[in-house]
Amino acid sequence: MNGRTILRVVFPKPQQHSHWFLCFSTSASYNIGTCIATLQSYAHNTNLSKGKEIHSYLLKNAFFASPPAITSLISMYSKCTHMDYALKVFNFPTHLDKNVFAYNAIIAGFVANGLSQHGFALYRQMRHLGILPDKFTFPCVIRACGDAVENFEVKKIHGLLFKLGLEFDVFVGSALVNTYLKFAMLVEAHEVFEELPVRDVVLWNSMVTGYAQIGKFEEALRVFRRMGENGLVPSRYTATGVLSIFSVIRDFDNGCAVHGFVTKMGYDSSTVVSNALIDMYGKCKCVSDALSVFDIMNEKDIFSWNSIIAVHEHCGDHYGTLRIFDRMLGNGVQPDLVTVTAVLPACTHLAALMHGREIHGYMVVNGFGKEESNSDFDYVLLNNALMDMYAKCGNMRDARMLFDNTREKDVASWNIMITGYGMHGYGDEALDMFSRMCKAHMTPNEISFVGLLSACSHAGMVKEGLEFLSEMESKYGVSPSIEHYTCVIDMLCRAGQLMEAYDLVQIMPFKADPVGWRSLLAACRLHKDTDLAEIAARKVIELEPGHCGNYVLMSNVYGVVGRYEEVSEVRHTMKQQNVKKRPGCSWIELMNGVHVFITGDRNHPQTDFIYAGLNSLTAVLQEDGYVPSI
DNA sequence: GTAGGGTTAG
Repeated sequence: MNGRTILRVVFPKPQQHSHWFLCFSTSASYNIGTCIATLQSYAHNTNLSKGKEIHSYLLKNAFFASPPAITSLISMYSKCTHMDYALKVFNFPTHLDKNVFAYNAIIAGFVANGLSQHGFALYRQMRHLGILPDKFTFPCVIRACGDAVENFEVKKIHGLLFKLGLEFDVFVGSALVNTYLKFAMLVEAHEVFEELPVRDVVLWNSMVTGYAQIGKFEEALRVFRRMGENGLVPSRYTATGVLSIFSVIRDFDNGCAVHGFVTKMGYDSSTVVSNALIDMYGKCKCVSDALSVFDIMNEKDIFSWNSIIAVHEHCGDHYGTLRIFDRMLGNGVQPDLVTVTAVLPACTHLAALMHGREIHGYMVVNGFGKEESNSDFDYVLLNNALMDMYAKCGNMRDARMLFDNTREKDVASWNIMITGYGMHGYGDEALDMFSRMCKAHMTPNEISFVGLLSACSHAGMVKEGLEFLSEMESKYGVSPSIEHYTCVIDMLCRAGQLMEAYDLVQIMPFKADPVGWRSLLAACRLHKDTDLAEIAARKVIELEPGHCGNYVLMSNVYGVVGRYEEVSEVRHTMKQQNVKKRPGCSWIELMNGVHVFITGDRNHPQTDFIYAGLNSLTAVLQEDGYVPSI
């Protein structure tokens, strides 16, 4: 990288604690120093039950008044994510003289456990009591400001740092850079960075990832290059940071270069680095590269599984998504909310209602997906994925039940219902949903109108559809896009109003897209209008010369009016252009899986039985006077 | 005795 040789850096392994620490016995006697060292080891290994044993040992042996022991206990409980116990120790009535160590430990605990508000409240409390914060307090408190969106507090703290002479501490400086960048206060972040006398890798990383997180990728990469020029060796954190950038900007070549670098450095043994690689390859649509990183990973965590699932879904490999999900369950890995939200769209796309239902059932049995046990954000997302699955699989009843039973809804929830009703021909219900949405003071967006207009199209509600098109900008503030016009063209075509559709194509503010022209072409075939069909066909073939459906539609138009010479002409052009008609394909989901059928395909083990069924259906149709069209 | 940086879904 950068043409320079980078020395291999060997990272120290996490400190190995000797065996006797882990054999702490409540019947033996230990001094306070041993207890603290043991607590640290349990904090490191997040061994809560052993930590609790030391806690009771300290209480029994009257060591509890020792401030260092209290600090270590708070830290141990914090690392084990038990802030309730940590707070109990902190507030224990016998030690009234809370010192800066205890405050630092409890504040750090709250901030690390995502409870920054609590952490910040305790900082205020210590200030109120006149306890002077030190260089250990500030990194946590500054981070808390970032989490709690308190940008004015950062400025105040920054001022205090000068008074206390802590402005040159690199730990504090890193926290300041992080928080300033989070608030996009670029000038302040740069000032801190430039004025620090010692700049370590963590500080540089804070700049790189800080810029990346606010979407300033160019800046982030510029800092990254400068970091190399200053002779710093990127750490695994740096690698993860730049990988996430190449993932967002879909830069495969540089992503691969980082892959080479992390392999050379031995960083690829890190689960987090591998997860970032999987994500990068996935975003660049390289499923096989992502999969090969995933397959050789020694320790896969929930992020690894969720990422590889997302990769398959992102690349449109819905079967792949379900396959990996199955593999995940087979490996005994518990899916989480993210997993389920990623897998449900695969069921939706495959119209695999049974799979979707199974996942829904799994969620209910395992207690996740409950409104009260998730953040509103996660909950709405998951519920929307479920509703979308039911709606697109044609089960509007269950979609509606979910919709009616949830308190939290966003604009997507309403759109899913409008689109779902519209898709299945329930025009009145779609329109009703839309008016309820407006009554609930939810502002419709462009997707709402795509759903609404396609609902009008499928239900033949031409008058209503045209009204929505003309009102959507003036009344709802959503300016019509090409997609909206395409819906209306389709609506007019389906209603047989070919000339109105063609007029709209000519006066609308966009050039019609292939979908619009194809709607017109299909309608011409139905209504035997060869003149308009020729115009539409010429346009659509010009826009999409390789799309077989366009030629087939055109030849069908000629076929319907008996112009067989032109039919063979179109077929000839298809051959010349080397356009091949893809065989028709349909599938149906039954109890044990999805059954796929291709035109003329007799590979299904129950072919004879199926065709017998089809023949009797055809007989019933013919009895009712149905004549198949060409 | 206490402190800083990273990854996933939509």
